[in-house]
Amino acid sequence: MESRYSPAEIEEKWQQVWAEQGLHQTSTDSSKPKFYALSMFPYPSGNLHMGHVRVYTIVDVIARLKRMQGYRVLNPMGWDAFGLPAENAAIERGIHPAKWTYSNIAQMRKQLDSLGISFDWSKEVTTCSPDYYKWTQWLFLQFFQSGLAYQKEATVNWDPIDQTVLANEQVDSEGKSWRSGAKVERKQLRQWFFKITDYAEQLLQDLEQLGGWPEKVRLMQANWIGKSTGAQVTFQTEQGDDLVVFTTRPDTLWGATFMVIAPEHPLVEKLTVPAQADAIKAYQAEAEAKSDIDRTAEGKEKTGVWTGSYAINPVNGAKVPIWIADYVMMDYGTGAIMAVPAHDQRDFEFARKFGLEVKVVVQPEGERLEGATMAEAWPGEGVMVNSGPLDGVTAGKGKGQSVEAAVQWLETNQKGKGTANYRLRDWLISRQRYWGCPIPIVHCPDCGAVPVPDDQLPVQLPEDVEFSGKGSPLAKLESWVNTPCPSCGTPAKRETDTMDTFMCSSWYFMRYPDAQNAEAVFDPTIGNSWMPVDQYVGGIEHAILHLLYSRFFTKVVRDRGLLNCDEPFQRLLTQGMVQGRTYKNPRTDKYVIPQNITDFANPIDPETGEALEVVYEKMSKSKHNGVAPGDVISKYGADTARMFILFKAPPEKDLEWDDADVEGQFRFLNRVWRLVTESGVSADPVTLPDSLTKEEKDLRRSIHTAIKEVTEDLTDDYQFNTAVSELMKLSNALNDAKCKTSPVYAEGVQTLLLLLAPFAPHMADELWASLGHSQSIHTHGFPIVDPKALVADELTIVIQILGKTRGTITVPAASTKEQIEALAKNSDIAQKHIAGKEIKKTIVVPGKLVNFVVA
RNA sequence: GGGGGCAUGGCGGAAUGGUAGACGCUACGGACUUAAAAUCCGUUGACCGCAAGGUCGUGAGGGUUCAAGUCCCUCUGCCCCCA
Repeated sequence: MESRYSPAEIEEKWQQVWAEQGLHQTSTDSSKPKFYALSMFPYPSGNLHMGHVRVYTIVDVIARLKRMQGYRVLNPMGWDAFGLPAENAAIERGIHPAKWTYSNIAQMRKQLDSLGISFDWSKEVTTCSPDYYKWTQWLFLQFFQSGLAYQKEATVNWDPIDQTVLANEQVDSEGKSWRSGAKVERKQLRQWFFKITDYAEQLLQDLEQLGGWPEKVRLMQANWIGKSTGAQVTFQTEQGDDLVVFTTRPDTLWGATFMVIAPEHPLVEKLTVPAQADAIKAYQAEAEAKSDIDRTAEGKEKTGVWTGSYAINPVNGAKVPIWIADYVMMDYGTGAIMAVPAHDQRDFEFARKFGLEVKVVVQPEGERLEGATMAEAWPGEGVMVNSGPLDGVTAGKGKGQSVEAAVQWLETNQKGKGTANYRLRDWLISRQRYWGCPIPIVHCPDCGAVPVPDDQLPVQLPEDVEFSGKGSPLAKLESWVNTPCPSCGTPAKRETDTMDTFMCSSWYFMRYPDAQNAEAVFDPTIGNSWMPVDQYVGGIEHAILHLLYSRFFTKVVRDRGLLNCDEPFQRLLTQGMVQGRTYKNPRTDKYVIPQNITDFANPIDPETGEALEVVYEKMSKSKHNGVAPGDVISKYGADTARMFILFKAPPEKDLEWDDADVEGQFRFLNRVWRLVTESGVSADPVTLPDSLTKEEKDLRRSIHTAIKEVTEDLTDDYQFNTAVSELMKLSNALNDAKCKTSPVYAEGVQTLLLLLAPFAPHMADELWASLGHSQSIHTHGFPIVDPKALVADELTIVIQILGKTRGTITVPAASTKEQIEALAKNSDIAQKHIAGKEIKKTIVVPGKLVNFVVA
């Protein structure tokens, strides 16, 4: 055995051994409990970055631990492989998206293997592969058959130069396209939607089941779903149409003095009187050009136009004018509101601007509000007035208060009903792009939208397309678009939209357990034996969309009878960012390349001579603060990189990359290397003598404390940083041990390696083999605490006087409370401080402390 | 504006209401070396003291408690989400 630790020599060797022995293949032994470990699969950009290294390392430690603890573990990996970058590569460099994507995947798989991550590659899924997207299409059709996939006209961001729809995040703050720079237009297009709103209530309710999720993420989802309770009330227009409004404050109905409907509301035309027609048309055009944010931002100057028509307030028969205004959105609620200017600030501003009536229906205590003179709306508490049956009721949403009373009154008098409204909207899944999963629908002039039959799936992406960057390449390929109707055979046209890539990633975790099934999306028996995922790990940026869509998919799949779990992810860990050290000129805000800095203790801008600021920010090229995983691995090895990442910060917090700390971990692993190679310990089973010396007992306590702490840190919630520090403590204790020839020392060395195995898998296996073991350490059981070893003969008791610590005494572990109190009282420390004083009270916490309260 | 979170040495971070600062980094001192690197040993919250020891100390202020980084209230600053 060489005496020097050289990771380059051992890591690749062990990676090969593990692969040859199939150590990471998912066990099919159903007598073992299952554990499904899942990391969010990456987009195959071609380059692994530190953020990836962090997630996969975290999941790998968990997976390796669970295997050692006797679980059958599924730890799969795949690729979220559809998406725009591949199409851009095609446009810019003439490489076909498939070729570009697959070569990136090959490269990244190599990088992952070099980290020693224990993925079962036989479960690999690639969303752009026809074997996979066949089932994405099949699932789409399941949704379609359930009535959950439908088409409707929607306002989209349209890039007139590139002839494509843009996502909101692809439009900059000035309303220009990120690619072409063209001013984005708002356009009505027929688009595919998923009816996620049908599941809004369940998605909200079931958040309560997710005790293993960060509270923060559950809250973000709840806010996103945005349930508000109130009532639906029907107003009748002069023209005789019903105008339904949703309000969270039905109690203020008696104060509604006008109505506002969205400019896109279907009744606008009918309600508009000839004299107002021009003004209404102009206003509609103006509103259409504005973004949602511009329209609804608070504090914006209110705009609107009167239609010239009136409606009747159903509660009191009052005639109220109907306006259109852009602060009312067509796709929230019913696209129409009743305006109660006295008690809603936006309505108030609107009323004041256009001289509309303000009628007070809630009088706050000790004040007398007058509609004509109040300076702002009163949204607060008070007593109902001018409200017919509600007069005198306390205003509020509580039991027996005005909102409840109003709903009751509305329902009794059949003027409306209590209901809930959600902020969540249906999911627009259409994308006018090539590199995505084709929507398996044929549009027939006679039959309408016809699903492609299951036996004709997948609808394959044609390969011979042209990438000009303008319009959808699919729509231009006549030979592909034209196809007979699957139902009646007449000439028809394929749907040319592809699916949002979030579709592909909303079910990949259901595919992994049965990844190679060619006959079905997955075998329900296999699916049910692995789902739900026991531990999911990924970035907080997916806290809302990806996780919500995946939950939605799981519920629909359940309702189709394919799976019997309500929630896909039992526990969720959102890991923090990996940040790099940046050198920034605080005056110019420019980032300086580290190579240009001569003195890192006092960094100076080489151009201006000004002192630079040192801050940690997300790694990026423009900030010159990136660290390439490959560089770290070749310099220190994967084990050091893993140890550093786990130790430097708790998993959910941001991590500051620091080379000095990486060195520190490398030093630690070197110490372990020396400790074990010089220990003289063999693979022979340890037999402990009947009685141990004090040194042996102390060492054994350190060993089993380490087992206890590491196990706890990896079980309750994941605290890899403190787990690593426990490994260091054990290593230090072994180093300092006086009894290096004792069997206890051998137990310690073996335990250290076993505890280290999930963290630094290569080194642990190498050293394990060096002791003489013939089986990989990863096939060995994880150490189990011997509770007897934790018991000390003596305990350290803290002596406090008036709550202030004055020192400690050592007492026999078997001492009773009374004995401890007596020993404490007679101790020099206590005597010194209580001499001549009266002890008013003594608090004894067994095993911990004695506190004397003196006068 | 609403909701949530965070604040501990020079730095990253530890602390079931019970010895604050574990573990590591940095810095300093020492050993080894012709010298350096590596390695090993020691010190490293502030202040007073030769020492024993003492005083202060977890963003600020108040409270509960024998005892508060931890629980409660008010405030300040930073971060995130939704507007």
